[in-house]
Amino acid sequence: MDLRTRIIEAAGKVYAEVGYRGATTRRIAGEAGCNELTLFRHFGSKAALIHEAVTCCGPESKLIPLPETPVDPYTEVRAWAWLHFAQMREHQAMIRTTIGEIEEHPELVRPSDPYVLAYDQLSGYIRKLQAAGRAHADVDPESASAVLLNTVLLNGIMRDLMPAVIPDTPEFHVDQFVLVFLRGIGVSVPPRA
Amino acid sequence: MDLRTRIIEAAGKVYAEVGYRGATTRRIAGEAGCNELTLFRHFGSKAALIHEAVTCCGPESKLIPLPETPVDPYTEVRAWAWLHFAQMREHQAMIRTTIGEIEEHPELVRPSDPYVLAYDQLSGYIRKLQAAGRAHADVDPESASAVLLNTVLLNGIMRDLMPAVIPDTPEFHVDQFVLVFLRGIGVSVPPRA
DNA sequence: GAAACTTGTAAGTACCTGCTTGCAATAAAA
DNA sequence: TTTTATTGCAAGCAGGTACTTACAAGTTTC
Repeated sequence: MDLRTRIIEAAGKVYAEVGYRGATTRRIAGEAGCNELTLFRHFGSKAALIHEAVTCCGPESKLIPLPETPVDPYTEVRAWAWLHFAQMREHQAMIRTTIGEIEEHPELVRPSDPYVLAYDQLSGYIRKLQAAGRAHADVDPESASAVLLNTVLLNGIMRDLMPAVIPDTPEFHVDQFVLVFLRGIGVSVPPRA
Repeated sequence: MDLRTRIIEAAGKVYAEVGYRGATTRRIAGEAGCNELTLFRHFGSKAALIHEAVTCCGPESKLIPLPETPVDPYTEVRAWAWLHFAQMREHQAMIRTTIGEIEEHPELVRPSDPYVLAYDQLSGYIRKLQAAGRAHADVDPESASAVLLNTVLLNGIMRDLMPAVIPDTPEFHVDQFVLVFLRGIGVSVPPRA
C-alpha cells in the first residue's frame, strides 16, 4: 500500500479512537509509520487530513438493496437491516466519535450520509406497503423508518461497550427488531419459535 | 449559588460542549468566572472535577413512573416515553459527548444509568402485558424495550442537529414511535386521525 | 481583635500542540 | 548519468496544557 493511503487510514483509525483533538499529528504519523512532516507535505494541515480521512474511512454511501416492490417483507427487510447493522458495527468507533464531535465539527458529517439514504429508502418501501393495503395507513413512513434505523444503529455502535446491558447475540436482536418493526406498521409476521 | 457548584456546572457545560480534552481548566474557570487555581484547590485535578461534573450534571437517575400493572398501554407508555424524551433532549449535548468519549473514558458512564433503569422498567411492563395475553408471546421484552428506547434516545439527541432529516415536531414523532412500538409487540391501538 | 479560611494575583514548571526550516539520503524518470 | 521527486532527520517556533509555589487581600469565626 502506498504511503498516502497508509496515512489516511492511520488518521481515520486514530480519529475514530480519540477524536479530533486527540488525533495529534505525531500520533497519526506514528500509527502510519512515517515522519510527522510527511503528513503536512501531503495534506497541508491537520484539518485537511482529518477531513479526507473521515470521508474515506467512514461507512460507504452505497445503497444496500431493498426491493422496489415489496414481496416478502420479513425476508427482505431482515436482509436489508442485517447489512446495515453490519456496516454500523464495522464503523462503530468512527460513528460514535462523529456523534460526539458533530457540534464542533459539523463539516465532518457528509451530506449524503448512508443513514439519510437508508432513511429515504425504507420510507419509500413502507409507502409501497401502505399503497398495497399491507400496512396501516395511519403510520408515518418517516417515523417508522426511524424506529428501525435508530434501533439498529444504536445497538450496533453500543453493544460491544455495554455487554451487561446487551447480552444477546446480534442475530437474535436484529431479528427481533425487524419483527417488532414490521408488526408495528401492520405487516403480519407468523409467530417465531 | 456558591462557588463550588458554580464550578461544577461550568465544568459540566464545557465538557458537554467540547469533550474531555477540549474542556481545559482555563476554559472552565472562565465559564465559572473564577480563578483557574480555585479549581485545583477544590477538586485536586481536572480528572476529579470532570468526573464530579458529569455525575452531577447528567440525566438524573430517578425512575419515571410507569404503572406496575398495565391498564391503558397507549396512554401510559406515551406519557412515560415523553418524559424520557424530554430528559434526553435536555441533556443531549452531554449524552452525545459521552457516547463519543465512552471508549476513552468509560469511568464517566455511571453504572445506574437512567437508560438501564428505563430498560428494565419497560421490559417488566412488557412481560406483564404478555402474561395478561395482551402482547405477543414470541416477542423478546428486552429487544422490544430497545426498540422504543433507542428510537427515542437517538431522535432526542440528534433532531436539533439535523433539522433536514428530522423535520416533524417532537410531539408527532414520539406519538408515532409509541404507536409503532405498541402495535409491534401486539397491543392493538385504534387508528389515529 | 486574633485566628482561620477562602479566594485572587503573579510567576513559573515541564510537557504537548500544529507547523516550519534546512539539509541529507534514496529512488525513480529523463 | 543527471535530474527530479519523495521521504527522513534534527532542530526549532510560538502557543497551549495541567499543575505548582509564594504571597497578598478579604471574609468569617471565635
